[in-house]
Amino acid sequence: MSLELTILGLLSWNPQSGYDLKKSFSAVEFIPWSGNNNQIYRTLLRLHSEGLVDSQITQPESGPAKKIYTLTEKGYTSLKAQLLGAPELEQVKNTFLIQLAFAEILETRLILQLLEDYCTQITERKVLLTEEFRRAEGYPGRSERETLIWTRITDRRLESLDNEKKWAESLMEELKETFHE
Amino acid sequence: MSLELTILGLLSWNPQSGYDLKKSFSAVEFIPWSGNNNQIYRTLLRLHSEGLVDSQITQPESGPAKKIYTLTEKGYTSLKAQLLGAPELEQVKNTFLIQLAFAEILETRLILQLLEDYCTQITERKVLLTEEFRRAEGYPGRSERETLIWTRITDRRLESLDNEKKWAESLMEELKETFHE
DNA sequence: CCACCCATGTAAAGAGTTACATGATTAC
DNA sequence: GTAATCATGTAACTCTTTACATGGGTGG
Repeated sequence: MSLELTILGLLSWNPQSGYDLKKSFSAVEFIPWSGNNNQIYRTLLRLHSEGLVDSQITQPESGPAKKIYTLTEKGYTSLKAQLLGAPELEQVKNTFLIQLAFAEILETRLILQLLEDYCTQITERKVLLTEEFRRAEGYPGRSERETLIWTRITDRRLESLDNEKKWAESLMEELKETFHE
Repeated sequence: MSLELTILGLLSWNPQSGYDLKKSFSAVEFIPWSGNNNQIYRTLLRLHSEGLVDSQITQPESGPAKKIYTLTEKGYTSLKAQLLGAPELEQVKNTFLIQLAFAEILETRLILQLLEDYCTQITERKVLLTEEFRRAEGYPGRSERETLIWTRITDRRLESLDNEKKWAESLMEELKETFHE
């Protein structure tokens, strides 16, 4: 379960509460979970029972009390071990491809419309991502090496979207040329 | 749930049993489910109770009896509606990116090793995929349009893997140049 | 006072996987 | 006869999401 890895990783940057983690989850695009309460709070309780994190309730000057989690020695060791685990290939779930794959019973103009809609989705997503990445750019306290890695990761996400859009567009062209009208 | 769409789609090609569907699931790479018994048989029973499929037990000349499912009129209509549903963007779950993202606590040589391993994984996957796609190439009874779409989909899968590998390799180069030794 | 954000948690349900149970047929 | 494959299904579990419950603080 790499949700655990993500939590340990975020805590290795700085101690924070479940609520903070939740925000981090939804702020980092390539974290593939919604960052819902249930999973985060329950995982934190489990990690605490396993001794990978410590928690301390603090009362900020204003606002409600927070339960701040920190990595323990054991948690740090576990994080390192998980970071060194064998890399897995990405899993892609693209239900649009399935729509396309069985679209033989649709007229060509409808398939073209689907591809068009798909491109629109990609464009909208790119705008959101670009904005998110721009905000994260000036993240303070990162080493040069870490900055390089994060930049390359975010670049790659945008590049993937571009490639997907180009692919859809070229498929549209081919369909139009050969099967339209 | 687009597992339903996949089953309806496969049945629109030809009537088949749960066992056949299971094989189809694992044979088509971009179907993102394992094709486990539980999901397929239970979905078939549900689709039957909803009147989207009919089933008929047949006794082949040799081998055990099969429960062959066919699309009903209602099932065909539902398939068409689902094919026309708004396209969704692909969801990518790449836990390796998360490993990389929090790898700041590792030495550069270890990060390079991870990237190397990732590339190896990609290469292995590409060999498998190429073989799978080669086998599927001569699928009979496909229209020219359908063949085009399937070819483009499979091409795109291989292209994505290539891009991912190129990305990892160029990141390795950058890390080596700037941070190694 | 009401709506919204901060903050921690739980309930219920859906989605997906692995493993199990059963039985017939085929291949060695 | 025994191992593998064909074939249908169930059990148990994990993972993930949406929604709910609770309570304090802040801004209009």
